[in-house]
Amino acid sequence: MNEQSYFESLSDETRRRILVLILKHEELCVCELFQALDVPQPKMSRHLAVLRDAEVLAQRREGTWVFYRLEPQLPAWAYRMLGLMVEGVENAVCYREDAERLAKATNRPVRCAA
Amino acid sequence: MNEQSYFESLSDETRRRILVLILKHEELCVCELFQALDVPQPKMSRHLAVLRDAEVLAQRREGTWVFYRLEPQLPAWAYRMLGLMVEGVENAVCYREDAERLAKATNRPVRCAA
DNA sequence: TGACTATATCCGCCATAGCGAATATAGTGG
DNA sequence: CCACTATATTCGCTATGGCGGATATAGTCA
Repeated sequence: MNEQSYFESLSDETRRRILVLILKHEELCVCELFQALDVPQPKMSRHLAVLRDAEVLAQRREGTWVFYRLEPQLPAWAYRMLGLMVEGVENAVCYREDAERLAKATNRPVRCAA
Repeated sequence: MNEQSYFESLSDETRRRILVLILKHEELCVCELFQALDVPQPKMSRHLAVLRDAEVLAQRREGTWVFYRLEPQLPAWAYRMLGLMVEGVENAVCYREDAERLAKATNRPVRCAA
């Protein structure tokens, strides 16, 4: 992860919304994310690609689903910065709506209990 | 300060370099900053304007000099984020060179002891 | 193989950011 | 007023980012 691409990642609101959800839910698949943010699926994939190329997110395939989570190698300062970002946006309306839409999303992959 | 303009501010390396110097020195004037970063003066003024408009920096005039410091109203989470940024870049070469050039800058305004 | 689901990429377009160069403005002191 | 220093703004240009729409790819199951 390089510094420039990291900060560029955070400069887009859609990407910040993605990160906030992933920080709360550990791991989410594309179909959950684009329903939660209420954006077209190709747009979601493009933003996820930016975050993946910046090595902020890592992906894992499971059947037809692709799950995104935080890149485990993310430097500590960068990780803590994401926590502050959550703090900074937690009372913004649009982020709450994302959480509500995520709860109502359909066709979500089944997760094992463990 | 709104969230979007804050993150946009941080997405440019020149502006991050400015912020790192100001975090270390409390307050710097334009002529110190453009010498430290080794960039043309108009370029410096433009980036400072971006940071001022985003309400990340505040300015204070003293004679012909204009001093820039962190905006005192900056939210706590945003301020702490800048601290993490410093941590993230502290072993990058270009930031060290900025500090060295600042030390050698000429025509620096005289500061009163208090 | 073919249908189906989930995800990724390509294309053309538009808006905006950042740049260098030139110029304008503000403040100070003669 | 004029000269001088310090800072800010304007202009024209180019590069890049993000978008919608269409399409491509990957995986599963019959």
